[in-house]
Amino acid sequence: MTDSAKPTLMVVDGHSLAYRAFFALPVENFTTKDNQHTNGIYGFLSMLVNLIKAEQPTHLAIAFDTSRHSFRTDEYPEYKATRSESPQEFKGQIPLLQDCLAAMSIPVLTKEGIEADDILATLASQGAEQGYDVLVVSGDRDTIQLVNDDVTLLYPSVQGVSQLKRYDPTTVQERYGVRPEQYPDIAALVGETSDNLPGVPKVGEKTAVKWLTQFGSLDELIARADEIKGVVGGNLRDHVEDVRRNRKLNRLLTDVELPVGPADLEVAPIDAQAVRDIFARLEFRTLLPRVFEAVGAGEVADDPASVVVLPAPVDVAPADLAAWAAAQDGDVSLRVTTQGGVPVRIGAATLTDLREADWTDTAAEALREWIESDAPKVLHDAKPQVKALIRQGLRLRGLSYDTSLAGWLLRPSFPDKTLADLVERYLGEKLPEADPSQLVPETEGATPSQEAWFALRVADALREDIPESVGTVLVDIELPTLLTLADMEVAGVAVSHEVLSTFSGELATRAEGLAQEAFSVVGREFNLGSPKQLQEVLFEDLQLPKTRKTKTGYSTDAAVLADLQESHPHPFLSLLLQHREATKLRQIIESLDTAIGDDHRVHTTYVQTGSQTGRLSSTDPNLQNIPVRTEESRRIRSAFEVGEGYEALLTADYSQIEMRIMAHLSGDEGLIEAFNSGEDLHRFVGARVFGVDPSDVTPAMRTKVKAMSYGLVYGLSAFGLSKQLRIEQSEAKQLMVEYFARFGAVRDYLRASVMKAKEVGYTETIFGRRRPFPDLASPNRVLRENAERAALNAPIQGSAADIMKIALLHIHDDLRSEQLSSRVLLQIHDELVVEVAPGEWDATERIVRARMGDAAELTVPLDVQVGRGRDWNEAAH
DNA sequence: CCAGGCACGTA
DNA sequence: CGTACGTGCCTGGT
Repeated sequence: MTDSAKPTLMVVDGHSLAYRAFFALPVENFTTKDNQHTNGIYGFLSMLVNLIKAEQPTHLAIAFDTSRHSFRTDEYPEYKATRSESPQEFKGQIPLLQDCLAAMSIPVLTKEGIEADDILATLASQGAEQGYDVLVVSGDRDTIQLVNDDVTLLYPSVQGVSQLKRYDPTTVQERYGVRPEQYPDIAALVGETSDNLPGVPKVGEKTAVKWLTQFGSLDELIARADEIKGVVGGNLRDHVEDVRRNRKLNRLLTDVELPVGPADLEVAPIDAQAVRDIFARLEFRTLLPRVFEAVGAGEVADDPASVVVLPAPVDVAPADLAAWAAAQDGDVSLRVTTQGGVPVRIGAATLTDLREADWTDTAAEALREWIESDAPKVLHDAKPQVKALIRQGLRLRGLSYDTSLAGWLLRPSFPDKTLADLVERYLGEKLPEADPSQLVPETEGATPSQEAWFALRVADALREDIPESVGTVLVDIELPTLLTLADMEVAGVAVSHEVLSTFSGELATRAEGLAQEAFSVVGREFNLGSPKQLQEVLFEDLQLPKTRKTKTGYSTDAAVLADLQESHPHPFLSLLLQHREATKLRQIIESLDTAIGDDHRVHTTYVQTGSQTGRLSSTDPNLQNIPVRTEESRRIRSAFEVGEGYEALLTADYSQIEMRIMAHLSGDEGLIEAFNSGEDLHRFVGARVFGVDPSDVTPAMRTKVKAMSYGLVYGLSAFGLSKQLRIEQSEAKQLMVEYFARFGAVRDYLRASVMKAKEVGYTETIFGRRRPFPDLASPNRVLRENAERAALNAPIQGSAADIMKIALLHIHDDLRSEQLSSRVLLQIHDELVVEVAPGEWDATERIVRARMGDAAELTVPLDVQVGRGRDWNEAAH
């Protein structure tokens, strides 16, 4: 307990505690937009703030090591020699942490050749002498020796930095069985592996305590070492010098010459603005109020970020809102709230003025001129709002910014940002939200125009942060794509319930039959869909060998079952696989069927911020994973039909777009020639790799190089390739060697591309879309290698996504500007499905071919395959 | 009622 | 020990 009459001096080992925080906190949550890692800084400061709040020190200092070199390494060069170098991404955080401490007016103490713990020891000893209650905070066990009636040690428990255990003389005695000042004797006998200080073999804490209790002191023990019997006695006598050395090295210095003493360390007022500045740079949001609270400063009120004056919304009629908006010079932010896809209220804002109106019957006409004008409009998550307007017959133009898209482009690993999230991150403010747990909420949510106002300010903040190339991607690609997707989603695609339900019925019958047959083979009934019950049957009832382990048991996936069938053929396995296939198809059909609307069409939602690479994703339902591989599964595609009033479906897909991008980016002459030769790609590559004539490339050779080529794009290893092709690893390795011997520039490009990403911390597509990769610098090998493969793939997959988006929006715009009724319905990454109106086939095909072909200027041509049919399956041929 | 794990569909 | 996604079922927790 601290005596309130006495001042409290708290001295902290900054290095060891920040290092623990560094490993305790996941780096992905603590990385700024310019890829500065902050987990060590955040964890340390968070702990410090809690400590200050709990202990209320009157005097405070943080000590740091200067380098590995110290008087101890002079004495014994092996000291700490086995300790691995601390990672660069930790070291880089120390200066920033010290900047934070400086802003908080907390003295940072270092001394060349002296370790942080010696500084703590010196200050603790001076403090105790001068009448302070001393708190030592350190992660090094040697500091236990400092504990006495005036000095308490706070030591991180195994749980981590958030929990500190308090050691006074009594707790030390309870825990270690000796008095604090004897602890170094124990440590000297036992040794310290982490410091590379070997002790007496076979002697652990228990023996050491026993000896010390028996002999009273280490000197006495050594003097009478002869009295100890057995192997340990011999060990002791053989290692007396080690023990003496250990004891010498683990004694902390209490007489280090320091420029300051305890009295100079009085807690001083913090520099609030400096703290705000550096925390802003490190993107700490929640820590700021905690710091201010802990130091008891009434500073929070001064924080401009927390005193936000919301302009009051002015309620007007839609026509007045439109007139007001049209009269503004710059950006006007817009927010349309909807219910069931129908507008209910509309708000608009500039930085100073807010207007809002209920959506009335005449609203559409009153707003048309402004909404459809080029006047710049800023929205957050515009697509649902644009769709609601489309259904009212209004086509929004002049979309100048979407904060949801911009936030995603800046940090694609944090998708799906709500406006509230962005307001907190980029403005450091809180978006007023109605408490959803209450029927009549006590707190009012933001009104539409207030949300628009926040979005406008977020947009301004994002514009500051976004690199130029990423801003170009937003304006030239993403915003026009958003408007295109809105049209596609509203259009939907016609799906035949009849085709689906016939197929579903067949599958249900088949699945039931397969299940019954499977049960009779096994001898009992069970749930085929339960992995748990399935494992019982496979590995217990049927006594099949255990397969690949998973977190919860053993895998039963298709690849594993196929292997099993080969090694231990059993009729059940084939029945199970067929049953899986039938039920899977049925599930897909059912979910598709329930998604068919009153208009007999299915309206998916494209999530524009749904991937980290720039691809779209599709949900409710996902129309980007409709089966295609087997003949039977393609029956589902035949349910996607041309809609009433239209003539045909047109499908258009890029062939081998990723390999073409690879050829372009790598400049590999062989690969470029492959694409310019007109020869089948895999045949051409196979001929080169196997040194035969293209006409002599066998199907097996073609399969191998095809897998290799595609694998390249994903960062495939020889191991992975051998597994996929079911060949020996040595053969896979040889295949890779031959491949790279012919297409060396590809390997050079991939290597250089990952290297560059490591250097700058992000990858970039041909069009400037970026994806940050903090894990490329991770000390964790698994994380790092995963990041390397993703970084290898990102520019390729991302550039393909960019190209398709550009083609898509050009096609969309051309169809409209040529006043055609044909319309794009679906995008499946490298394929488009277009619904063609009567008489428009030729024009539509011309536009699609031209726009897909010229979406990017690469060193190889972009090849486009077009098909026509009454349904999707037919059109694919 | 929800989250995590598994399996599996697509590019 | 190959990238990027979404969905449905089962399970074991709330």
